[in-house]
Amino acid sequence: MHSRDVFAADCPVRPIFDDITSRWATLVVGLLANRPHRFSELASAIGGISEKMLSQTLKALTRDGLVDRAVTPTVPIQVTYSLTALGADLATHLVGLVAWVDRHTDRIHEAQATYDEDTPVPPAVANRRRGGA
Amino acid sequence: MHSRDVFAADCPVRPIFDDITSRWATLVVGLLANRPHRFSELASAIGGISEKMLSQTLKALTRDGLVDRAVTPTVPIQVTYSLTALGADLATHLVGLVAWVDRHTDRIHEAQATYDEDTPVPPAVANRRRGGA
DNA sequence: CTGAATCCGGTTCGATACTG
DNA sequence: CAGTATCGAACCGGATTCAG
Repeated sequence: MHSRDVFAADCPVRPIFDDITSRWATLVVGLLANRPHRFSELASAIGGISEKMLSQTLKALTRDGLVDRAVTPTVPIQVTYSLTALGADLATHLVGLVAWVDRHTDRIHEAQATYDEDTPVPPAVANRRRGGA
Repeated sequence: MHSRDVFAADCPVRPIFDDITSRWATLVVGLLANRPHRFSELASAIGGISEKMLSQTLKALTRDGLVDRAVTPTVPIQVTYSLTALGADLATHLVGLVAWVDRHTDRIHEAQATYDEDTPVPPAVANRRRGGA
C-alpha cells in the first residue's frame, strides 16, 4: 500500500505535484501528448510563455523523467521533446483534469458572478491572478 | 462542443485551473472529499498551511462553487466547509491525480537522482521549491 | 536554434497581531 | 472559533543579453 501522508508538511509528493501542475507544465504536457515538439514549436504554441519559463519547465519535467530530450546535432542544433512512458501515463490524467475544467468553466463563472454579487465589499478575491496595472 | 483553445494566453480555464491546482486547494479538497471540516480542523490537518492561506484558498474555492460554507451561529461561531456536487465531482479527478503522483513518487525520485548525477554543473534546478538556505 | 545567466519589478506567502 | 490587516521577505516570472 502506498498512501503516504499527503497532508504532512514534508510529504515528498508535494514538490512533484507542484512541478506537474505548474502553470506551464500542464500545457507543455498537453502539447507533447499529441506528438513530439521542438523547443521553438512549444514556445510559439503556448501563448504567453517566455523562453525562460519554457526552458525551466522542460528541465523540471525532464528531470522528473516525464519528458525525453533528444538532441539532433545538425548545423543549427535541433532539440526534440517528447513524453516518456511515464509522462504519457500522467498526461491522460492531466488532460482529463483540464477537460473537466473546460467542461465546467461556464458553471464556475456563474458561481463566481453570483458570489461577487452577494459580496458587499469590493471583492479583493476576484483579483487573484491576472495582476492588473 | 467544448474545447476552447487551452493554449491561448487568455483562455478562461487557466485561472480556474490555477485555483484548483494551487498548492493548498488540492489538499483542502482532498480532506473535504472524506467529510465536512471546520476551519480549525482543516488548519490543523494540513501541515504547514497558514491561516491566511487557508482562508484565501477556501474563499477562492467557495467563490468557484466547489465548496459550500455553512455558518452555525452558536456562541463561538462555527463554520463548516463541505464540497458541493461540483466540488465532489472535481475531487475524484484531483485525488486520482494525487494518487498517481503518490504511486510514482519513488520512480520519479530515481529519475531525479539519475538526472542530477549526469549533470556536471551543480543543479540549480533541484532547488525549485523547498528553498534551502 | 537552443538555452543559460542576469537584472529587477510584482506578487505571493508566512508570521504576527488584532477584531467579531 | 473564524477570519482579517499589516508587514517584510521570498519567490516567480518577464525582458534582455550572451553563449554554444
